[in-house]
Order: sequence, then structure tokens, then C-alpha cells
Amino acid sequence: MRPRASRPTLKDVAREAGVSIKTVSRALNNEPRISPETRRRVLQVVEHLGFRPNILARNMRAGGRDRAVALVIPDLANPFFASVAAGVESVIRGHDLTLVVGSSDERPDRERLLVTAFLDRQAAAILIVPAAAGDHAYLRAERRRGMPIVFIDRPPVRLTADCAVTENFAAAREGVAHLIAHGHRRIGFLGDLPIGLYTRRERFRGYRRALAEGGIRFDPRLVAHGHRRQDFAAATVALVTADRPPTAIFAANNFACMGAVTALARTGRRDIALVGFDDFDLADAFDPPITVLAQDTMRLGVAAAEMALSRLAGDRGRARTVRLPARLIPRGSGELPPPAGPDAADGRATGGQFASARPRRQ
Amino acid sequence: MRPRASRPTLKDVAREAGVSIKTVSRALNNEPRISPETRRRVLQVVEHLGFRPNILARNMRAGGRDRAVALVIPDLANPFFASVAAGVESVIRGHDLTLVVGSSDERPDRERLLVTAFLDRQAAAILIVPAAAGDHAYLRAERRRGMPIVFIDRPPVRLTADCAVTENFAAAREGVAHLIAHGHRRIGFLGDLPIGLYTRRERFRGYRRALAEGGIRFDPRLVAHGHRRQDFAAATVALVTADRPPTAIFAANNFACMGAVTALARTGRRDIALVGFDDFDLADAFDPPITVLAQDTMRLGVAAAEMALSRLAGDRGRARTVRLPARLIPRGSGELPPPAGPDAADGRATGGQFASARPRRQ
DNA sequence: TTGTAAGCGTTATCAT
DNA sequence: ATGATAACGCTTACAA
Repeated sequence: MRPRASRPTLKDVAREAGVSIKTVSRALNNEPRISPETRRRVLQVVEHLGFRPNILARNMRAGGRDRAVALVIPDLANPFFASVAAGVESVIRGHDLTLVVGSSDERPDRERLLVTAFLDRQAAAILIVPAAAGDHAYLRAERRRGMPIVFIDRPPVRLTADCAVTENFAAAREGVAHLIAHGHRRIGFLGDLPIGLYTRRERFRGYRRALAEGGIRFDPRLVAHGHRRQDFAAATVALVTADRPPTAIFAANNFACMGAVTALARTGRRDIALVGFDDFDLADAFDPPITVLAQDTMRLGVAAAEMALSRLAGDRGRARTVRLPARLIPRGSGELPPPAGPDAADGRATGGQFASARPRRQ
Repeated sequence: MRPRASRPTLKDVAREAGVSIKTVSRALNNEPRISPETRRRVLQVVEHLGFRPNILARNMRAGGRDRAVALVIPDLANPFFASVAAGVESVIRGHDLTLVVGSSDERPDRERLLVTAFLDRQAAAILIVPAAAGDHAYLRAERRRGMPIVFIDRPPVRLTADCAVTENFAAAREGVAHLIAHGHRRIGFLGDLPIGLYTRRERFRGYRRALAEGGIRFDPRLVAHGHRRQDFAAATVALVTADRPPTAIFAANNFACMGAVTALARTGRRDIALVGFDDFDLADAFDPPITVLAQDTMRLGVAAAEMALSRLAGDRGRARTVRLPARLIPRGSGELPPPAGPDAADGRATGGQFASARPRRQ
């Protein structure tokens, strides 16, 4: 087992080229005071040795931070976050910044470990989609020093910082109002866990508000929760097979919606209206296609990255919050009428037959 | 605009605590030769100042590399890669290593930029899911020095290195043979772009082999390509509405399969059999549910991470390739018979009627 | 138990 | 135009 060989350094290049390390440095950084001839020779040695500068050492000397922007997300497998990352990427590219991503697995302790790891590596900026039940007071000192720290999708807890979020309350309210406008009065709510999660709270508020505005009494039996898609599928089955089932479901996030879709498809129920929060791949491939409130995930990332860049440029003004609207995309599932006409609240008995009697959407 | 304040250093803590920087260092690293009293006092100052060690400086002195494992993938939004990342994570966690991910956007130039950025930052190991049409000769020197570099899903080009791949050829052959076993003789192929992409080549080979073994003549008109899901949907529509359309489709990757599903759902065709390469979320939510060849994506990541760790531990043996089998998951779509019985090759004329005549799968 | 000096690989300063 | 030297923040070796 040969020991790991180390990379060549400035010193190695200098020795090989017969010059001082400073001359090598000059050649590499296009500094003016060096003869073209020397530069050429040095660069040739650089090439030959496969020399690459050690960024860590460079940053240390320069006192400055690394030109890497760190993004910490709860779950790599959730396309929502991938899209946010793409938004961030699009902004920082062209600023000679590299995006690195870490996943907290929706656990506050791992999130903190990751954020700290990036801070300790002198990242230029840190963008965080916080995990549920976290506490960000530990970042106060860094914030005070002017470190660009921006939160995305969910605001920080016990910390004031820049933040880019969707107008969850307004969007949820609009989505539920949409169902009400189509005649539904028994509307189920499928939400995240934990219940205290910011987005779930806001969306639930929107749900309650829409109900109230529609003169509909809130029924806690129509509320269910889950975490993974399969949980939501099970919850959906439970909801629609219970006494006095809902005629419509409002799914408060993408996994909830996918779970509901799965359950409805598997049980062959095409009579239950459905509106989901967050668009998702294949939403248009179902029968009927799924109506969603699409968050502008890309722009969420863009807005966050822009705030970070502004901080990086020296802006020490007070923390800002950017709120982005969501867009209702009616595709079919959210426009289904309740089974027995606009005024009936109970669709259980006739639902199945009704579904097969209606012409199928192509 | 106040200038960005810098983090406190060992020196700051030392001054504040009235000790030397070495004493502070001892207190921080739990070194033995320090009085409990001094340690307590130092740690208190550390706490008070919010001091955090500069990892870059530490690593530089220690000569060692950073304890970060870098993973470069072509597309953050593809759940396939997210799952690979999860596999890597599961291995390196517990080795005090942090996973950082970068996305090449399926572009070789960006991939190289990212890989180089991580190398220049002294990453402990680099895992690469290469973009199409890349060239990895530039990594030869690093490999020679013993840098752990592992390729995932697709092998390196013009470079010999550790590699973890799925047995694409065997799996594709099995999938197509499965369709043939169910009576199909006109089987479409939906493949990646570019055509030269390793996985697409291997899977296409498997397709051709299975056809040959089934005594079926290859028909180039049954082959279509695409990149995004919508492309594949369009390609699918073109395939099934052409003269002498296929009675079954083999989709050579997850987006291809999702595209085919979308197209078949939108056009209400439930008579075309479908087998997809790669499992995907919601594959079980369609009617019929989608039969797939599931790659063990998680284990792909695990295998790659294990090779990297072994290199990190000093193993300088020759490059290895780990090949993992895929698993056929029959869910329904791959078991549909051809329209007019096992021997008919042409399903166009009667397909639609046939579909509505068959009982719908629940 | 504690402190001093050297060094990691860079870049900046100042000679030459 | 080029080079010696200090400095960045830390750890290792050695001295006190």
C-alpha cells in the first residue's frame, strides 16, 4: 500500500522551473511584473506537473471567504428542493460562485451540523430550507458579523434573517375557495407532520379561512396527516371510506397530493375532487389531471440567492422577507362537482356509480 | 455599509483568556496536558466570543484533506440521483465525513468545473455520475496520486477508475424478454439522447439481444428518442399512431417511462404494454400500474462510497467495477397481452375498442 | 502545565 | 523583472 502522494505545490513548480514561488504565483495570476518568457516557462512546468492551486490556502491568505454558496435542504429526493436549487444556481452562476448542496434529512441536528460545517469552511453564503422543529438562535453571532444567511420556504426560528417564502396562507385559501366555488362543502385536509411546521400551519390557516368565508363549519374529522406518500395514501383511504366522507380533498403538499392520487387511483375513485399544494411531475398524466397550486420554486431560489448576493456585496440593511404568490393551475381534478349536485354534502352512497356514469376525461 | 466583520480566531480567544494560542488549541481539542481550570476558563471565552475553528486552516496544517466527500450528479431534479446520494450518505455518515453535492446539469464542461472545484478544495473523495459525452483523462494525475475517484451509473471515458454500475444489458434483455413472453412481437424502444450514452447503449443492446433470442426481426421504425418527459410523450404518441404500431413499449429510462405513461394516459390507451427501466414515484398509481426494472440506486451509492472509503484507507490496488443487478417488478403494464392474441402483431385497428371492452383493473 | 517556533500553501509587501 | 519574507489560522514538535 503506497502512501497517498500529495499534490504538487507552488514550491515544487518553483524548483522545477528554477524560479521563486512568487514568480510562479505571478505567472498563475496574470500579474503584470513578469517577463512573457518566464511566464511561458513557468506555465509549461505547471502544465507538466499537473499543478493546481490549493484553494484552501489561497482563501486563508486572502482572509476572504470561499467562493462557494452552500444550500442546505431537508431532502434531496424531493423535487421541490431540487427546483429551488436550480433557481439558486441560475443566479450565482456568472458570479464565479459554486453551489454546493447538503441534505439535513429533515432533522434539525443534522441541519445544524451541515450549516456549521459550511460556516467553518468559510462558505461565501448559506441558504437554508430549515428542517421542522429547528432553532436558529445559534446563528445570531454569524448574522451580526454580516454573514449572508438566507432562509427559504420556511422562516428561521428565534432568529431574524432574510427569507424567501411562498404566500402559503393566501394560496391555500384560494385553493379551498376554488373547491367551494365548485360546490363542495365537505373538504378534507391532508397535512404535513409535525403539525407545527410553518408551511402546514399557514396552509391550514388558509383552509380554515376559506371554509369560514364559505360559511362552512370546520369538521376535525376531515383532517388527516402523514409524512411519506404511503402514509397519505392510507390516510386518504381512511377519509373517503369513513362516515360522511369528504367530496373533495385539499392536499397541503406534494407528497400528500401524490398519496391522495395513489389512493384514489387504486380504489378507482374518480368522484373525489382534489387540489394539491405544489405541482409535481405527472400531475397532468392522471385521469382527471390534477389541479394544483404551483409554487414558483425556481423563483424562491432566485430571490434567496439575490438577497445573499446583495449581502455579499456589503448590504448590511435589516432583514427582508420576500413573499411569492402561488398559481392555481386548474387541470380537472379540482373542478369536479360534488356527486349529488352543488348542495349535497354527502357523496358516499352514490359516488362510485356516479363516477362510472360520467364520461371519462381524455 | 459596515464592512463584513471577521470571525474570532485562536489569537482573539487567547488574548481574551490571557493564555497562549496553543493552550486554547489544547482546550478545544481535548488534549491531555492542560489543567481543568484553564480549560474551563478558555472554553468559556470560546463560548462567549462564539469562536469556531477555521477548518481550512486546520486541514492545511494537518496536511490532510478535507473531511468532505463530493458527489457530482447530472441533475438534482432526477430522483434517481437523489437516491444514489442517500446511499452514499448512509455509508459515510459515521466516518465523520460530510457529503456535498453539485449538479453538472448534464454538461461535461460544468461537470469538470465542479470536479476540479472539489479537488482544489481538497475533498477527501470524489464520486461522479458523469454527464454524457464527457472525457475524464484530465483526472489521470489525481488517480495516480491515489485520490479516491469513483464513477457511478456510467463508467469514465479515457480513464480507468473504480466504478459502480447496474447490469444494464442483462436487465434490459430481461425486460424485453418479459414482454415477448407475454406474446408481444412488435416492441417499441424509447431511449435517451445522446445515442452514444453508455446506459442507453447497453440497454439498447439488451433490447436487440432479447428480440434476436425471440426470433423477432429488429424494426428501426419502432425506435424513438427524447430527453425530457414531454419529448418522450410526443415520441410515444407518434409511435402508437404510426402504421403498424407496437403492441408494447420498452422505455429505457425513468423519464422515458414517465413520458410514455403520460402519453398513454392522455390518449386513453390502456392496451399498450409497457416496461420501464428505473422505478419511479407513482408507478403504482396508474391503471394498470407500471411494470419496471428497478435499479438498486441506493446500493449503487453504497457500493461507490465503500470503494471510496477503502481508497481513503490506503487501498492502492487496481480499479474495480461493481455491477449490480436490476429487479423486475411486475405490476400490470408489462403483463398486458397484445390485443388480438399472442400471435397477432398488429394492434392498431382493434386496440381502442379492445381496451374499453376489457374490464378495468382496480 | 504551559509557551515558543516552525510550517502547511498561498498571496502581499518590499527589497533588489 | 524577480525574489526573500511575512502573514493568514491552525497544529505539531519541542522547550520551559
